[in-house]
Amino acid sequence: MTTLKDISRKLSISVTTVSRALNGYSDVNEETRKRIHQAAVELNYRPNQFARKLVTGRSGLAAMVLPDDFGITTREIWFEILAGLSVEFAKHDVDFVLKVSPNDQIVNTYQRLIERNAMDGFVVIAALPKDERVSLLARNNVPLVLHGRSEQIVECPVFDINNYELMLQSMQHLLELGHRRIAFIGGPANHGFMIDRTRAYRAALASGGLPFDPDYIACGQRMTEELGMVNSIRMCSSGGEEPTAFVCGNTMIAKGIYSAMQILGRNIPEDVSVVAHDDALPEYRAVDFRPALTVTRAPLRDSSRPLVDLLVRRIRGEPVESLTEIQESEFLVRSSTNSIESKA
Amino acid sequence: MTTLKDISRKLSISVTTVSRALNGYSDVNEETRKRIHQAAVELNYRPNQFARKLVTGRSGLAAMVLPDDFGITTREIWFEILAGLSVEFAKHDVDFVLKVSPNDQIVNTYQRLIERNAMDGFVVIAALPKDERVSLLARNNVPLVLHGRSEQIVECPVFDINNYELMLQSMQHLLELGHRRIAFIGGPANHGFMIDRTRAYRAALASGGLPFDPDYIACGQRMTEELGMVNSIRMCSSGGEEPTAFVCGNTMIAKGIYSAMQILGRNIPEDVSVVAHDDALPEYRAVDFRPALTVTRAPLRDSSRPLVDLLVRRIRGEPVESLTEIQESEFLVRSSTNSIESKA
DNA sequence: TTATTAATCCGAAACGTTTCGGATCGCCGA
DNA sequence: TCGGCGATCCGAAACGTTTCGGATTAATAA
Repeated sequence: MTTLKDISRKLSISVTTVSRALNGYSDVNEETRKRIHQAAVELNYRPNQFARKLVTGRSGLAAMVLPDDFGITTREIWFEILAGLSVEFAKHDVDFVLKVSPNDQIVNTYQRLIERNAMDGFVVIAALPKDERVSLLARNNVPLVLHGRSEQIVECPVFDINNYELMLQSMQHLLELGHRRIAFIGGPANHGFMIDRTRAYRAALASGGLPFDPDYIACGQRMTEELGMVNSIRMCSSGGEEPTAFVCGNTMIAKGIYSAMQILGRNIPEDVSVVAHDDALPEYRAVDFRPALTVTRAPLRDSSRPLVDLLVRRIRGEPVESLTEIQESEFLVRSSTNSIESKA
Repeated sequence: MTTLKDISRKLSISVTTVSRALNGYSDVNEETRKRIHQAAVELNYRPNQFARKLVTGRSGLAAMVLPDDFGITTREIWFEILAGLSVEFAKHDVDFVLKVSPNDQIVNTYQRLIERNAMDGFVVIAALPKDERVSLLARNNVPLVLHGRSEQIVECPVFDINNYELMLQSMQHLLELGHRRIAFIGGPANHGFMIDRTRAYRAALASGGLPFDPDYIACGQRMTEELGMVNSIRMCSSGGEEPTAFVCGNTMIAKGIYSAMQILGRNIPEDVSVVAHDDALPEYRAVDFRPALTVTRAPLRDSSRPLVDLLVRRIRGEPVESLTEIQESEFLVRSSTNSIESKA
């Protein structure tokens, strides 16, 4: 463990100057700065994070707390997010700590972490419209970055994909193909992204002069194959008019629908069209679907960088107004959508 | 942020005594200890981890670094491990930091972390026989706990399941059922657990008077359905004598074999018996297999507690000799194994 | 010549703990 | 009476940084 004092001693320069040199202050001679840097690498100097934290208040630690029941999504997806955050934070020299907490203890866990005052900031995923986690953190003035927009007017950086737009695109596409009975199998009704998508779904229906039929929309706490499977089967065998197209919250749901259609003897895209939103998970590649899946695409992996960038900038003190980033998604037409006329 | 000094001031007691009272030293009067404790909760005192670290050298941080290509296993499993570790560490008031690193940079990542000296300890999973990570950490005298035994003689706590025993049990079972051509589809050949199991596999064959046939053993870097599928198909359609039983490294491999046998028109257990080792992942429940899968069972989830216990005790300074824990697995006979005679 | 300024440097305090080495006091046994 | 002991308490130093408020020197301006 070599310290500033060691460098100071070796070079007969004060600790103050060594510190200021290493931190890039302007009031140190270029010459001596070089000597100091050299000595630092020779002695393999690493600043003691804890001593630094003690005086600056920064810890170099950021955390995410997630529910032990995996909330809305699956293990794979959580891991994908975690891995991305970890490598991005590392680029900024901050360590990423993972907290897993019983679902009903999430807020308590935040509370304890805030009291301990050991984290520089938090990333919170899957914003609810009124999110207790967010208001707790904001109230205590601890930096956070939010994935998904929250209704609350709150001073925090936000990253999101354009859920309203992407749903509009999918619907537009289907409407142009002549579909009139379009079902939407989405995610948890109380989440921000789902609210946005549902709004867009209804807006698109209205713009096409179509009625909103509550039987054609399905929500579910977990966006899994199962959700897609059971709901599409229900919709297609209720005795009423069957949907001719499905919009899916993600590709897993789409996979479930594919299985369901096979069971029911329907063909994609001849009998029903399917379009989904694609988080670009390696396990569920939309291009590998048979037929290849038409999607709006916004890789989950691409969200890590902006998320930690925003948080780090917030921690550095940048004004929050400048810290919003909305990512547009691509629209990729493939073989799972077809004109309704071609059926006849 | 209330500090020791605040309590000290409020009670007119020295900071020293407050500190010693809160840390349970014996040289403080029971009466004053009570007053101090009460004041601490009134003022909502939380010790500053960083100040403490500065003087004690403990940080309350433990880390795990894992490869970004997921190494031998899948996202779900990593997440399962991570989640377990996080909650167990939390019980000891230590924060769990996750580092994801490119596969070829793992050792560098450890190196940097060691230099920074910010972690109290590490948990390293999937020991190799000669494990560079382990020797690096041990050489620098930083505490670690190892999952899986390593050949190196190294001073570190170890947790493992009894890989040799469980393979022996599976083989014994199949031998007693009369099987003579038993295949083993396992995991990465260079890993400790695979070496143990292979040894047991060969020992069991020998004890049954059977020859070792290299065509009947399959290794693979990733223990997935695919591995089970392609290898069992290969073994059953090579033209030679087909195996009558399979031992699988995990239940995913077994699932692959189930699919393969269906494709090939073989029935389980009438034509082939299947037994697997079961990590008890919620997604691959052995009881839900059709037919239900015979397994040796050692839930991955159960490994978190012993792992962090061992590490925490090592950090506290307990002698390593006492820090080894081997978990025995259950053997659960279900419907996927059958006597060879009943075939005829 | 003298006051001003810019460029460099540094001493000392501060951050919030823990811990070392006593200090104080009352009591007991000799 | 006195030395010693146990029970309590405390002052001060230390951990490794950062930072405030100058100090020193040489060059520049007046």
